[in-house]
Amino acid sequence: MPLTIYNSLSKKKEIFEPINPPYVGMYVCGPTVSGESHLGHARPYITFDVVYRYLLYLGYKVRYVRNITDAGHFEEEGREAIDKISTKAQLERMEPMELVHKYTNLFHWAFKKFNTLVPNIEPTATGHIVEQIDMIKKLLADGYAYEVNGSVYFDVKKYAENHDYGKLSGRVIEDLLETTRDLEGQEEKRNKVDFALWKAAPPKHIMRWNSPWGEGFPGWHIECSAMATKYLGAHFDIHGGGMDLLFPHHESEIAQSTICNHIEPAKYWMHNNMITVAGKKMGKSYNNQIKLTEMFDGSHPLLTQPFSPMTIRFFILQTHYKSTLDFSSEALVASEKGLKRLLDAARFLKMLPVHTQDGVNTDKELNEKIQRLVSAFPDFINDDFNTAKVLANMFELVPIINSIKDGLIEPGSISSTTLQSLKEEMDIYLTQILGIEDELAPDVQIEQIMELLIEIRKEARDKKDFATSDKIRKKLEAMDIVLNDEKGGKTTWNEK
RNA sequence: GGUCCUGUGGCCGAGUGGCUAGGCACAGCUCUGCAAAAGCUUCUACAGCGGUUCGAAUCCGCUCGGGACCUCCA
Repeated sequence: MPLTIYNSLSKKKEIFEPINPPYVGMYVCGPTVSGESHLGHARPYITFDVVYRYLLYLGYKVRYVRNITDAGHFEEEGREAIDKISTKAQLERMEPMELVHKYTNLFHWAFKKFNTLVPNIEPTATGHIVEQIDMIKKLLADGYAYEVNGSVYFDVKKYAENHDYGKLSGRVIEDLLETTRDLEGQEEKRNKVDFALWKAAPPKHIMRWNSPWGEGFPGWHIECSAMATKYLGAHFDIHGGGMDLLFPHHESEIAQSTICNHIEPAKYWMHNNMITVAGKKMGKSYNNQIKLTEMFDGSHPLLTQPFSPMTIRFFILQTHYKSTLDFSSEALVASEKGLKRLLDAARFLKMLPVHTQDGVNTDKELNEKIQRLVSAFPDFINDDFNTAKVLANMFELVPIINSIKDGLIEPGSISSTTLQSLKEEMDIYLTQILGIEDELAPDVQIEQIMELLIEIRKEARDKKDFATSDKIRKKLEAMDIVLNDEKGGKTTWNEK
């Protein structure tokens, strides 16, 4: 089965065929760095990280562009945006760049912990004001934009005369034109559907640039069009983002880019669904966000404990990206336990040697089962990145792996080719494609100390000195290190 | 109000016509100095009503519930 992707544009699953193989251009809407990232933000960047990883694995030469939105009307949480012309000393005033820098760093820090690969280009909106202005000029020249009082708007009604505005989001232009919603600044627009390309900055606004229309700042949608065009060309393969960006952001992006470049920007549009809390979208509107820093340290009231980045990554990948995912501390605990079991098995499998010669005891049925499960990995990931099914298959392999570990299955009953492919494919899919790393891999020195402790404890146990052996185990447990006495007298350990 | 999505067992979640999804929790058993881990087994399902079909969680209709977007939002 070839890779198929659900295309939001056609509302169908389509076979993925790059425009210019082996090159693939992928643009994903990145974070707005006016505040800290929350759990909801983890979803798209982890989802598209798997997309990126898989495309790389397939051998495509991928250029992955993810922007940083660092322009707009910004205020730091808990701190008022201060008037640029205030009399305060410069160092006391909030510098936009300072704010943006702080949250960009925090974003990078968090997503490094999530083990997401770094995009090839991470362009900032403020670094591409010139490109945005150029694009707006072009829209004006073509007659699809108009200027009012130093602001420039896109003329949606005119666009809709010969284009399908709404084709991505399913909006009907007539309905949009009749919208009765009252919003600030609407009176300047010819129609309420029109959206800003450039906004004149009021005197208090701290982010401002010179433009042919006076001092101002770019509209929200134009940055993505400008930067995607610059780095991926007029027509590229994949554009991704959260479902909440479908309208108006992506719809408007299509309109702008189509006029400027005379071609629709992206061939495949991919949208991930939301993370919900008690059934409601996590986001600004409900004020129910849990910051990533709170997730990691467990400080949010909804959390019963801290959750590691890998637990969160695993939690997200356990469901299909187009389904909503309901957050709860309980669900995260379940993921944490499941992930541990999976990683324990994967660690053992990695160390398991492959015999060079097959004996006569190979278990045909078992071999076929393993091969069936392993060979299904690509089928599932090819089916619109069904990571949930890939993981489910891995969990079906876990009892088999653990049975080898416990001596319940003779290693010889699995053929060397089956074992080899099991080892390889598990590693490829778990580590390389799903990007799940073993956070608990200990360092060498600790490993050696533990070996010593286990040896001492074994000597005590051999002498039936259980007081000593239990003391060692209990004290270690207090340090979150668990000892497991396994069959055959061997003792292993792991961190809680 | 408009457009669209959705309702699966204690919890989270796969699954688009017929085959045990999976994870966590719970219970029993095996193993064990004890414990933990692990293995095995078992138990809770497809919102309701009607229709299509040999057969539906899966298709259609209605009812009820939840949600998303239409406004900054991943």
